[in-house]
Amino acid sequence: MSCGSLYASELRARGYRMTPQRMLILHILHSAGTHLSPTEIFATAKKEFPRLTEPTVYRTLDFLTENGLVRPAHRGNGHHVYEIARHEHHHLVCRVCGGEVEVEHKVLAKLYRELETASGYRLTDSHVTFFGLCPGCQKGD
Amino acid sequence: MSCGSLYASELRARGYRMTPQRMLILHILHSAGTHLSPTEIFATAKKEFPRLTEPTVYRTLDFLTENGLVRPAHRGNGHHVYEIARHEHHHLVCRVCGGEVEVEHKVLAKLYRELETASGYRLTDSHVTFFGLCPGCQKGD
DNA sequence: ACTGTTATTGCAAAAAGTTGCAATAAGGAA
DNA sequence: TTCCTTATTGCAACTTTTTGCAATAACAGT
Repeated sequence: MSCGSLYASELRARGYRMTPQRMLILHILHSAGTHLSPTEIFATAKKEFPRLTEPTVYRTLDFLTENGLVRPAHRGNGHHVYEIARHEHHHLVCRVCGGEVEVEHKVLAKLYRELETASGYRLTDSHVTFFGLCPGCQKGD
Repeated sequence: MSCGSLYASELRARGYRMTPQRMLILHILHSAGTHLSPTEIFATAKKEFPRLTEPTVYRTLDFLTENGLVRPAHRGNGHHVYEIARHEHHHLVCRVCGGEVEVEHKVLAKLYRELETASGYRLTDSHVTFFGLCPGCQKGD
């Protein structure tokens, strides 16, 4: 069973459908291996699938996010980028060169527990990006 | 010395200028006491100052953010909202009712230090919003 | 394989956010 | 107060993102 049909049965089990558009966007994100903006995804996908439209890209990304197949991240400009969902992680981005490292979600586990105890909320997810200066860019000041 | 002229001299000391537009937007955010979207800010400000335009609002918010007078936050839809800079804090937002509580930045201090040690980055700021279910909405499921 | 239900898409139009550039005005210096 | 420099604004055009609705197509059931 291929990777694509695994996704398909996952979705079908929840009453959704696998479509060529969703397959294509998953494939693009998968082979990119890094995060892409909706515009980049649209540009790439349009080549394969000329009838594709922007609203479909945005709705597909929302849909895949809600179903846990992709994950959104932010890079400081207020816009989202998306990447294939792998292990749960966050980003630490250099304000100068844009370089970044991943932060394992595990590192936030204790904080999560503290917040749940203090607030009474049950935490489900979070949007977390840290910004700073990478070791290289600290030297220039 | 009024609150406004205090801001003004702060900006002038850095080579920037205080303008009626900046004053107005600061005033709107200050009296709102909560976070507002650029669109809400524009709508409110336009009444006072009909010549104001959207680009000015966006650029002003960026400017005030860079100068530490306002702070951006996100509410899960990928768009920014802005609030007057008070003490540094983050948000914990209920996915069901939208209710929220503030999370003191102090709570993240230890995590910051751990991240700096582990990564070699020097952290300057972050975009952090936690999502979950508030105590009330946990009952309904 | 065919049929019916309805999730999903494309289209069109609107809303939100961005960019380049010439005109304006803040505020330091004379 | 007046002049000069240049940070900032408004305008116009553009890109990105969202929304409503009718047409399409996935797929469960026969």
